[in-house]
Amino acid sequence: MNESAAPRKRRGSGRATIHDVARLAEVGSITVSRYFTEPGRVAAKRSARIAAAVKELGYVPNLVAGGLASSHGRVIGMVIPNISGPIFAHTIQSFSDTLSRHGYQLLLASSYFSAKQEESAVRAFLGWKPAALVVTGRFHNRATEKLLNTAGIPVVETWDYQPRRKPIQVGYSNHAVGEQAARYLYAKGYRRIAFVQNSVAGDLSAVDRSDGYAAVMREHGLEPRVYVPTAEAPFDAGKQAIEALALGRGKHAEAIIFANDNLAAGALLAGQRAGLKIPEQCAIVGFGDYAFSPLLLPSLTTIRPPGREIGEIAALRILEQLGVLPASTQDSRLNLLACELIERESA
Amino acid sequence: MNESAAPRKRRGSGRATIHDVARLAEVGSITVSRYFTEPGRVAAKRSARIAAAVKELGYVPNLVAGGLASSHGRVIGMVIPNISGPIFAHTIQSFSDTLSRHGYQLLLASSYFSAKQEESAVRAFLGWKPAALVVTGRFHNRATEKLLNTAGIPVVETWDYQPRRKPIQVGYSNHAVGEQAARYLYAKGYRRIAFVQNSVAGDLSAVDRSDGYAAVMREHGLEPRVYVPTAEAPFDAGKQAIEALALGRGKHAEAIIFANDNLAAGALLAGQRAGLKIPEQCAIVGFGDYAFSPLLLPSLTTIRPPGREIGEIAALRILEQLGVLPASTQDSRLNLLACELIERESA
DNA sequence: TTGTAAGCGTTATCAG
DNA sequence: CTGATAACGCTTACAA
Repeated sequence: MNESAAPRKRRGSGRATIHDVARLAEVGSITVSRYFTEPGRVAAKRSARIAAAVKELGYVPNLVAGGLASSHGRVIGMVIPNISGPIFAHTIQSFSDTLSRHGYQLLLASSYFSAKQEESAVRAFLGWKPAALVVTGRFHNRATEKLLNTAGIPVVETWDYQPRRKPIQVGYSNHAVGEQAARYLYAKGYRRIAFVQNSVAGDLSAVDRSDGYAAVMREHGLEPRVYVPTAEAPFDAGKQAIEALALGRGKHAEAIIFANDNLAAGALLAGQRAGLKIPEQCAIVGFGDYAFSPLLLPSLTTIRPPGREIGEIAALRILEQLGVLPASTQDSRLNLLACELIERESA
Repeated sequence: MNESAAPRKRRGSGRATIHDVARLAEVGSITVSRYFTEPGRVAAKRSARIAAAVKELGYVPNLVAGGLASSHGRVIGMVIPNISGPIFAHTIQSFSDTLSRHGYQLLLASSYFSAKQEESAVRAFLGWKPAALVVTGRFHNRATEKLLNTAGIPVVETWDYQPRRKPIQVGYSNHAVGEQAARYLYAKGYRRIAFVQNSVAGDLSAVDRSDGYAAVMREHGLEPRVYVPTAEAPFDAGKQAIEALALGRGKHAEAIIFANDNLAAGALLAGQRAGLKIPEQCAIVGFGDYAFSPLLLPSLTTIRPPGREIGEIAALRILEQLGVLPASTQDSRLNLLACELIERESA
């Protein structure tokens, strides 16, 4: 008998529910539900009573229950290779911001460029009945493809763009980026141009870029030269590459395109320390336009991917698919963005 | 009559449920549930049948329904000021990784150093019945405090540490960081030491750092000098600061501590361009150890916050609180980490 | 070890 | 404009 008046419940969180609010406001619980989802359809008098009750009880709608009942949750899952990577962060940020502006929440996981980890992330997300899913790149394993295809929700592939694929894609052509860098150097008069791959296996987008570079080289009757460093750490890998390509006798690349700015920065610093004049003796082009790239001496010529735009446009396309926003006039499956070549001192 | 055999359902996602699996495997649905949550308690024979049925139907457990039934979801919300900021990304990454290793998912939102946005993010998260919540810093508005206090779930404050606060804290003392920088410069013989604030209002942690700096100055009978730039963009603000403090006649700070590495980098580049010798004429200390800091010329002496550790330890403390991991022996409310002063060329 | 019954807190449906 | 009722898909409590 020393129990408090309220009967101890065996289940439940103990927090106020929609029914508690309804009771206090003396309305039906469904009216409270409408108060939150379609405020316009509730009479002003009742709205006021409900508002008061909500405030008094500190009621917060249980979105888990709501999601179950309506079978459409308001979370959107995103799988990104590397959250702390310098380029994906902006995509996450703009994606999350655009979504939350429309009442959706971001569920995030990273794959570290591993198809297996990507699969398990997608599988875990699917259990949350997300309204949509975003993945990075167009390379997935069979199981992931199947999960994505049968999910029955909008799926967007970001950071890559390939004609003739079914899913919505928001990104740019890595092949075109490779071409862009090679053409730029060719136009400047360089002929012995090399390409340095990422030492992180699994970064298949970098392979596309080197293919683009190789295509331009062959187009001009030149021999492509792709170097793949073995060092794990990017700065070290860059150093290793420039030593192999431009330092020492017989090594005389006139210009080098790097798979990313980390590699380029490592090469740039190692090259200078070894007395190599950049860009006079060897020009350097990176990819990514990281925060440090304009600060290097010489500052780094690089190609800037549209990270922020990708996140925002992906979110907009999803919201259109969900009917939250009116469909745009253009074919929303095609979202080919351009990368900007930032001309600085290193090339 | 041309309808397919399966009756069209009015609600539901149409995907296989636990009951479909149970029917196919000829077991009770609760056994399927146990197959996923406590595999050890299901006999091998039935396990095999269930596994086959799961595979055939492509069944993925509905975590929304599970969360509702068990009243404890497996998502954990995190509010961070700036996802794309150079220092928080590592925290997010290590936090997310540690959680997902234990079957929890990360729900992410950003506050942009705005207490109001933080409040709305917390409110939105609460509706998802998260297992725990992580916020950044110890400064929240009243409403957020109340939401956090009455949530009835573990709450962790990261990136700051203040004795005598109730919530679990994982971070470092910004005051101590300010002291650390000032003592370092004092020990090197500098006396006219200034501090440059962040121009982003709302970054209250930087205020703690300047307080720490001021305390050390007064301790040595020196006058603290805190400069607050007005320029919005960090590089510009840094430039503005060094012009005000070290360039031109009568301006002769011997050393400057900056609220972050962005400001310091802006100052460093502007100073050099103006012919200022660093560190001979003016030493510079930053905060954050961003990716570019070791690449600058001169490389930037700075203080490195333990971003990765914060994320991982926060996750571990949460998992302990949830009973997923055994409680650590130490008082888990106290997680004071140290920041490392990275001595480079600029000071 | 397995199963039955009863919720979890919300919204779709349909009737006023 | 408002409300009663029955799902949504799972897990807890309890019984066998």
